Amino acid sequence: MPELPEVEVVKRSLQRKSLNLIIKKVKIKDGNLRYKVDRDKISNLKGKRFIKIKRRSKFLILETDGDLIMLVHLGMTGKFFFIDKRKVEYKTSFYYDLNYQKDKKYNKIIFFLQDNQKLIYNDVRKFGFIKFYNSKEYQKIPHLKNLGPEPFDKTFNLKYFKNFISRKKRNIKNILMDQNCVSGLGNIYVNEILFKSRVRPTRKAYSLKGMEIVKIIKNTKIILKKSIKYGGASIKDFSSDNGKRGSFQEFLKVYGREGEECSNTDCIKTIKRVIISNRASFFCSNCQK
DNA sequence: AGGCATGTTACAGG
DNA sequence: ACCTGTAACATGCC
Repeated sequence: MPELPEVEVVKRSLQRKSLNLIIKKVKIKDGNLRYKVDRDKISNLKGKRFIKIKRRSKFLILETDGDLIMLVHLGMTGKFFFIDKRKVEYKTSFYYDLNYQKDKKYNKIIFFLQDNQKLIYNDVRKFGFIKFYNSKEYQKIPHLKNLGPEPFDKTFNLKYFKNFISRKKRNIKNILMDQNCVSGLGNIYVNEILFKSRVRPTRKAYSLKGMEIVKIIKNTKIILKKSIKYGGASIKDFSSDNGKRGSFQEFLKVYGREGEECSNTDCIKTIKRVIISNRASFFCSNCQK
């Protein structure tokens, strides 16, 4: 569920809460995630601390002060809880209706930290994963190797995009969802980007005009930035460690709005929903060409 | 009961 | 070998 903005907010939350704390012990309650959690490697965290926490695409990269790097993907329902010494629970996630007591049974990995603090990885659907690498292996992690540029990067520009879509018969929604084209976008944001850019999700990529591509690139940056600013989307009953609530879902113009009136002032059409590549796609047939 | 879900990837077919 | 589309993964909610 988490796309780039949500993962970015989780990253910042982890940076504020879990950085530089000694890991006393790690308990695997259920290691059967997307990939089986490596018990030997995770136990090597003992005595170490996370000294640097980065994000690449939708991946979290936690570097320790040993030769050990933890790679985390949240999948659809992965989330972290942080419990401080006063037992205050911090939810670093975006799943709607998040409730720590209710979600406790999906706690998968517990990192016991210094001063009786805890960092907990929780995942209902188990599509997320946690893997470990040393610095040598890190250079060639398959998950990261073929990723396209970060949306905010200067290299994600018209020239790059034109080159990527040349000879490609796929539709634009598919292209934007492709992590090898641009990394970090998922179904919600792609729907929103295409609406704001007035381009139909079904448009063949090769048919796009330069102006349309420019709009798509610009709106990608705008929408993702705004979402990060508002703490990510789909957060109900959520507060990050500074008490701020994520609220970008209030700004969604098409996602999940089938049958509602188009939000463009001069338009009276309703939002349509179609399935593209097994994913729900929302658009206005009047505004998006 | 059946359909749906913010992600990734293995695989089949062209 | 490359490109593309589909299905599967696990689980809860509506």
